[in-house]
Amino acid sequence: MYRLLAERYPDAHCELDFTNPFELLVATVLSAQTTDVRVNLVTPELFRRYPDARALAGADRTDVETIIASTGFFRAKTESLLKLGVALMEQHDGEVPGRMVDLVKLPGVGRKTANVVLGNAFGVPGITVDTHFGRLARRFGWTAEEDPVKVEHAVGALIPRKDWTQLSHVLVFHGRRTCHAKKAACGACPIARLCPSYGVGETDPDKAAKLVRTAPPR
DNA sequence: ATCCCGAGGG
DNA sequence: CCCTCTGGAT
Repeated sequence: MYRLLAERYPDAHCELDFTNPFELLVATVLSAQTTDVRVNLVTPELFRRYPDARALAGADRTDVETIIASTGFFRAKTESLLKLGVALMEQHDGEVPGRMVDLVKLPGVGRKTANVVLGNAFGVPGITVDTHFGRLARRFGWTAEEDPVKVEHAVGALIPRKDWTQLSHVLVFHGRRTCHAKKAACGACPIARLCPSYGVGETDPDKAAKLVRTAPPR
């Protein structure tokens, strides 16, 4: 299944173009519930003013809010970023840690954000159940929303470890271009013939989950 | 109207 | 499990 998806979206990649762990981490925190295009619009100014954890820890709240306003959730994100700067200084001497256990302890950083940083800044293969992944899982009758980590591991076992980071990008592209939240473009879907939801004619993942009872992947 | 590569809190 | 936080594109 992964091969079919990967062939369909050969240009899948991380659209947050940062190799610097600090910048990638901050940009990823900002990317929640927005498009990466919008994040890329505010990051130049943000990093000019706050190039590292130390600067971010001492940042002016209102300035940060103004800069990132267009990415949405700006108060919550600003709060996270200021705390993030402080936590990085206190816990890691201003450096971004390269391990999941450390990353998820940081304020505003969950498994999703941590995996983006691990995969694209540290070269550590990561696989995470994000909204696209969860949606895809529901279409197959899997229980992503009940136990995301279990599904994460189960699907991870199907994919060569070296491809995990790329897999997450492929899934995002698939979700954005084809497997939409409410009405999926099943006619253009490369894995439609494998999808139980397509079989029962349901393009809404939540309705599909009720109609479809498939064993989780192993 | 609906959605966006989410996280924290109740 | 639920809710909230937010703006912009389609």
